[in-house]
Amino acid sequence: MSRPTMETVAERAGVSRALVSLVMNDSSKVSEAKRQAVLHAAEQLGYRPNLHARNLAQARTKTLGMIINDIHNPFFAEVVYGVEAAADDYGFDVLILNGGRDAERERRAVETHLQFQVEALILVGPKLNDDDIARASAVAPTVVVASGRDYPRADTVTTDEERGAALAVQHLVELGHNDIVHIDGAANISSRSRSLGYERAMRSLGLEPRTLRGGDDEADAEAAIVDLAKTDSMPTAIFAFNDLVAAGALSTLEATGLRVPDDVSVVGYDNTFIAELNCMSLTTVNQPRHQMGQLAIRTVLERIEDDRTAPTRIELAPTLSVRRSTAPPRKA
Amino acid sequence: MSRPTMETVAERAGVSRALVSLVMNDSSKVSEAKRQAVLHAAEQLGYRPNLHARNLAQARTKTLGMIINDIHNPFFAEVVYGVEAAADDYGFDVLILNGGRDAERERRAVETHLQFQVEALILVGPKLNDDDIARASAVAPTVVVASGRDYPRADTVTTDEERGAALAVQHLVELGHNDIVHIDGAANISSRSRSLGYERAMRSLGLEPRTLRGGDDEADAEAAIVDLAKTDSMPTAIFAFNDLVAAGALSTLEATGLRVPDDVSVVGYDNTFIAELNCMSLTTVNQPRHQMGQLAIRTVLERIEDDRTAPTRIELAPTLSVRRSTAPPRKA
DNA sequence: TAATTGCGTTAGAGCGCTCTAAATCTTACG
DNA sequence: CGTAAGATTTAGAGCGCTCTAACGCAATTA
Repeated sequence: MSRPTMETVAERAGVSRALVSLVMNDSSKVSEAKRQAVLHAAEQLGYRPNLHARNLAQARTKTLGMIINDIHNPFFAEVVYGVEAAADDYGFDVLILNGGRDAERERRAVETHLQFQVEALILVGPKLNDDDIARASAVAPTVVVASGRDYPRADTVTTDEERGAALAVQHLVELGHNDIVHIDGAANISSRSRSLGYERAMRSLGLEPRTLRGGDDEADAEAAIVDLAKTDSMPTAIFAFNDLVAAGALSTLEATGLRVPDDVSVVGYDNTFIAELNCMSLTTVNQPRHQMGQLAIRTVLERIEDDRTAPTRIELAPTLSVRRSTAPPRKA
Repeated sequence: MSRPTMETVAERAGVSRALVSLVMNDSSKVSEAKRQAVLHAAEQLGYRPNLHARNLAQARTKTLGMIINDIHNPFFAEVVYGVEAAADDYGFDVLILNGGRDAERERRAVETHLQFQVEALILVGPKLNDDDIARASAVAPTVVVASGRDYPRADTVTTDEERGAALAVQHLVELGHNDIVHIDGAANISSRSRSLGYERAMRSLGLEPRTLRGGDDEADAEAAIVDLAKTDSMPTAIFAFNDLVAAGALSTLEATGLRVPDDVSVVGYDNTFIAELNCMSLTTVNQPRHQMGQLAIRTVLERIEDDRTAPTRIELAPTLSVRRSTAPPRKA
């Protein structure tokens, strides 16, 4: 009653197990007659190759392990689509594990992937620290997507996040703002580079940066906004770590009785679909997510072929999508 | 230079391969001394068990295969969190494959999962048709999450979607609406039950249902709204297939110059985080996603234990989350 | 002291597949 | 008709692990 194996199929088709294997792998050196016989037998029996057996027998698994920071953030979803499209092209399976915004979970996910003998790791916006990533990349080719950092052995596909942040600042300053607060990404891997970009851009324009602690999503903006309101130090513009934080900021601002963009302008980061929603209409920094996913696959597959080259860093250009959440500051 | 195996570890620790296996599986009948020796050797070598070999040797894989309709829809993300939490408790790994809103992709995903010898399938809002699901559930225990349908062999964890739709209609009618249009989910698996609930509720209240074709997300609402505007048949309220469609409707309505809820009330379905955003503040039907995910795991694990019982159908109660996107219709 | 018990350990088969090398069958040609 | 070349097919080892049965050994018992 257990599942049929190649042996069963071979018997039924009156051939050897090896021949069945050849048929299953589309070998060209099988006679049409036997091929049909085997396929027919397999069909009848509902045969399905056992990937574990295959992976064990071959050296390779043709499988990639992807870990995404948080399946709940639409930014990552679109990277996934890019990754999957490219992996399909090359005949690789992609196993997805959800990091759940928790470094410990991600560490376990890396372990699981490695035990599954994935040929490479794709870490999308990881929470892992540099040591974790160094350790992982020592075992399997690793590409980190959407991270402002550099790693000794891992490839990176990212946008220039400092520049992305600078674009946001520049836009706000051009509109006439000079009191711009940044709500950062806390322990997020991209937090550092975006904050840095913000701070440098501010200083280079002769403005004093003010960075508040934020986090990953809507819920993490509230405290910062409430604090600004309470201390009566509300700026004329806010640059948030990402679109979710920006959305949270928007919500809290409105709940506080402030209007966007009339009282406060808000800029996000990532250009996820929520930024496009008419009611948000959020000005935000765009990253080409789909392309990033595709490039990640291409990069990592090249490394599978040849691991001797130095780590690549692919840095795409961020762009600014201007919408209605930003406007000139109200004249005082 | 290839990865160390149990053999390598055994040699290094001066024991047999079988003993290493026992240690790796936390067997109680290993002396402390040898256990330490083995663990130490494993550590030094950077040994990592090969899951394929293990899965091949054992009867089981302790792995579950989940397929989600669309990784881009936040509704599914939260089901995933519930699934993962419960699977963790039982020591199962969950492999996620993204359906990408495409039945063909899902079919391939089912195949991949089965080849990986997953012990059960968890289909979240599948695009698969009844035949596909029948075929899958004949091979592995299958639970379908968030589907208005029933299946001959698959378990189901869902909410009463007809009732959910009825709640929406009832709420609108109580506000005084009687011209309520439904934008449906097109080929979506839950589309039928929600439409049915809407239509029955309308009729039972003596109102004429009007259903327009929608789809999965923001982009799919536009055509319907534009059409309503063009034919000058704009209703006073719209009940959308899900929150994304509702968000799209909201955007298009506003772009058309109509205000929500002043001119048109809008109700969504799923109560995803975007419904909560202050600027959307979408009245919507809530499904307990996290709990649904957990129950799905529990159900399917029970079936793995004992496959003889009839399919279960767990139906949770939907509730209505009333927000600011609904209001009494403007007096004509 | 010999026999019994039980713990800790190990040999060895086997999971389902691929792959190499060798076996078998055709076909073509001298 | 014999034989070499080429086309198909197959035997058998091996991938890394688990599991059963059996083994060695010390402690216990008679």
